[in-house]
Amino acid sequence: MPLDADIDVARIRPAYDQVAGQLKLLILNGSLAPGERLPVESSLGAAFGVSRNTVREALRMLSSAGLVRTERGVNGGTFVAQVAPEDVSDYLESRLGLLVSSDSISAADLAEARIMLEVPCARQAALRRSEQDLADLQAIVDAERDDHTGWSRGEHSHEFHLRLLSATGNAVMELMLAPVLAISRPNMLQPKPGTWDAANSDHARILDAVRRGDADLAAEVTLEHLRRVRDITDPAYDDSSN
Amino acid sequence: MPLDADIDVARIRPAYDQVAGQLKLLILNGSLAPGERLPVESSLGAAFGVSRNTVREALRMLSSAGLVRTERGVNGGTFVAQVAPEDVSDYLESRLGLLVSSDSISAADLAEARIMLEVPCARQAALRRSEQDLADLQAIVDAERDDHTGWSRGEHSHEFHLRLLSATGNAVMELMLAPVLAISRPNMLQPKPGTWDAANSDHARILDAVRRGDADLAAEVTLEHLRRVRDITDPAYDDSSN
DNA sequence: CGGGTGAAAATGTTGGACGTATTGCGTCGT
DNA sequence: ACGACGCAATACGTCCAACATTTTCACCCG
Repeated sequence: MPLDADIDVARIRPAYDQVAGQLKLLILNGSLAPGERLPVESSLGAAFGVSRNTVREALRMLSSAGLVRTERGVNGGTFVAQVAPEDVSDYLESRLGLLVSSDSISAADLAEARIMLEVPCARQAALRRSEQDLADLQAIVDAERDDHTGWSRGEHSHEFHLRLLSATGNAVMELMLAPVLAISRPNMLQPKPGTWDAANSDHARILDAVRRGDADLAAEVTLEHLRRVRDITDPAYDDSSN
Repeated sequence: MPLDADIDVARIRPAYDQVAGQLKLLILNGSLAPGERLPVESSLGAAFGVSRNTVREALRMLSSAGLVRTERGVNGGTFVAQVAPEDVSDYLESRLGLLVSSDSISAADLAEARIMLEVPCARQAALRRSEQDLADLQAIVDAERDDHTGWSRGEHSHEFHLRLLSATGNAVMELMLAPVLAISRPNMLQPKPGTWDAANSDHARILDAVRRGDADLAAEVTLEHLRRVRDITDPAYDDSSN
């Protein structure tokens, strides 16, 4: 038999894996709407031509992936899960943290990604911010300026960036950038004196640009600010491109 | 019995869930090192006092979470796996898909996020691409140009954007943009004639800018391309800011 | 009319049996 | 001695059939 190594036959997949894959497609495809109830396990088994046990193993995979949720009792069953964006954000934060701490992802990549994500967000925020956004941001900047305890200044800064992000008005960007911000936060705990004042001044300049709706200026000032933050938290960084 | 509603007794959890939870703790705890082999399913069942089927359902959950990997045959078994960024990406893709199909996230937000993510990536790719990146991208563009079957042209396009993303050299951006690209893909299945040729021409222009290391041009051309794509897949969009 | 009660429907769990992939060793032939 | 073939051992993969548990709802009775 000439089955050489260079022809790649599809590796055989266990039935439970294939069942899980097909169900996943149906769910992501929209054929099964969120909240909808799947057929009972026996019917699924009959439909796929496998046993109920195999179906259950597949359902466990989907349930672990958060795609379905099962309930017992009459009127119970397996339902397509309804997910909230916050859940995804929480998951992203914990997993990103793990990947960074295990060096699967470098801190430099994370810092760079923050810049690549947040600068376009600032640009967008300048175009789309509401009056409420402006008021909230101003309140945060003021509180940050007047707070000299030092304890919560990092909190204020984090809040400012989060609020700026939310002013972007894009749920996907919020979902992705929020975890990055959360992870980047603990890196700047013991800064040099004056660091927080400089940051507060930057925040005020960003807010000013956003208030005036000047997208280019907002992006530019944010970029400056983030570079400064990066140089403080990770001084070894030396990429002239950002 | 005074069991009021405000005391929250731990909701009973299925055995498979508890088994999965305990094994997960052992793994994250480090008690089970990556690569280490778990006891055989029968032994696990005996240890936890459950049947082998229940153990298997628990293992499917862990396997779906990317914590373990199973192999068949003698010297097979279940082994502790190492967490890979791809797992997080897969998870993100499925969750994002759900959020979009359940209208928790609008398609417009997704399309906009794609632009906000991919344009900075193109800029970065122009600065950091390797010769290998250029060769691979060129190969994809050529294959796309010469392929008139129509069937796989969407695949080529998807591949181009993925490869451009990987040329960015930032693991975090790859992690986040890849799912967005995957979800955006099936939206353009029945395009007007000439659409693919135009896309191919755009790809060639992007590659050219990246090859010359012109970050601004790469960003600009990519932005044009993505706007065009968005207008095709979602013509109702009317935001002049992007 | 209200409340207890049991049937019904679904998942949860068990035990055992057999299928299948993979490895490794032993035997046989050269 | 050495290699090829094949069989045995092992662990996962799959199926089946039955029973347990949880939850809801309709029915019956006071």
